[in-house]
Amino acid sequence: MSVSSESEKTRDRLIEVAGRIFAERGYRAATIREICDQAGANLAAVNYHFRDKEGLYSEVIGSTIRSSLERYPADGGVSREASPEQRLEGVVRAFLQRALSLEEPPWKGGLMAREMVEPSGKLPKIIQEVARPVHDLLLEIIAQLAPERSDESRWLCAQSVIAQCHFFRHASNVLEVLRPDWGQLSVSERIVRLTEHITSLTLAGLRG
Amino acid sequence: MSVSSESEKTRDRLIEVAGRIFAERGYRAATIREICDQAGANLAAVNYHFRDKEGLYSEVIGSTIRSSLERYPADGGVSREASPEQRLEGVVRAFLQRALSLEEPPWKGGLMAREMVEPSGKLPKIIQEVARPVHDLLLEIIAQLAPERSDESRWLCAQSVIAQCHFFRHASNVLEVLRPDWGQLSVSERIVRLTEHITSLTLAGLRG
DNA sequence: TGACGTTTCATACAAGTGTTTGATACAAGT
DNA sequence: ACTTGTATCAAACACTTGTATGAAACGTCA
Repeated sequence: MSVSSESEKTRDRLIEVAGRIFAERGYRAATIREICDQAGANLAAVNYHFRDKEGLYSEVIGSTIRSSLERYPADGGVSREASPEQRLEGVVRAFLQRALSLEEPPWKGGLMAREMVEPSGKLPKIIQEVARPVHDLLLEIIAQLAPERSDESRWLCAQSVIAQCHFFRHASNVLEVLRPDWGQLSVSERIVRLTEHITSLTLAGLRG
Repeated sequence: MSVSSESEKTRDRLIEVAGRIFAERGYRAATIREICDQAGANLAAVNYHFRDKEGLYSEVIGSTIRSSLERYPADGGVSREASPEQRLEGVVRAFLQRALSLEEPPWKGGLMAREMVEPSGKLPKIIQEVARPVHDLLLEIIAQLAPERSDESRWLCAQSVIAQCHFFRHASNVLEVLRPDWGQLSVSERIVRLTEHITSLTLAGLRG
């Protein structure tokens, strides 16, 4: 069992490769044969380590959730004592980093985007552990910025922020066709510009 | 050949059923067996009428595009002479109607959302015929509302509008979990509230 | 009516799928 | 030395998939 250092390597390799392929092809179109091939593992490895294909998928979702907010915390590293403007910028930047960054394997955002279009039963878990913290934090900040708004209005504003962050990632295919020069920008440059754009537009909108 | 009234019925039924199933399951996961079953047609009908599965898919995309902007024109029925504020509201309402309305078969928005996450080669066609008109119209209106902004800034603002319209449809699964009372609202009621929210937030943001 | 083109049908087939099985290798513990 | 638990492997299984085929049914027109 202490040999598991060796065994965990193939297990981890499977999770990593599977994440990428699930994100690229979708759950159903992804084949465990391709996953095992690319992971340098035998076809039966998935069955041995994860019981079946869905067990592997669950592990992929789980590990993605676990490492996601851990690397880019919801508040973007901005403390609760900072101004609400700075806190908003922190949330937006962290969201964009999670969604767009290439340091993270780029497929993680794709996995989540796919889950929203094509839920697979794991959606409540994702919401509980990923969306909820960001959602609540954003509501808190907006309540500071626009206390005069109704509860529903504040909630809609929070969704508008998330909508913009989300859109600029999962519609990047379309955006690059509509505006070719946007495709030339580096990822980090996009994050800078989008953070600035979304925060300033939202702040102005909230005050209007 | 004039008998084709009967044959076109099964052809049309196939397109309609296929659209719904492609939207629900995705191209690969959708099976022509299920499509033919629900359309009350024989298994070989797809092969006969559309050559193969991809031919059917192309026809579905094509017919969706053709009827989409035709029923809900990009400008929402607001004339070019109206105020930019009214025109913006028209665009937003039309977009939300296309995306959320149940009079239209509800799967059409899902088809498009899926194409963005999982392009299938038909994406350029969709952009050319659907996204481009909305995109250009929105840019024109925003140029009226905020002429002092840079070209890139106006473009980003246009995307922010589209992002919000799009998000409230394709993330409705998530939204209903985060805010259960939102799920109780009727579709037309949602459209009213979202139109008001998005236009006012955007107008305030543009002026800030 | 009878020939013809069009459409529908049951059936078959090859390819690809997830899963299972039994054998094998290896290390650790007794 | 023997057993035990873990991990990997090749092979096979049962099933679904898209596609192809040939016969039958249908309506149209001479």
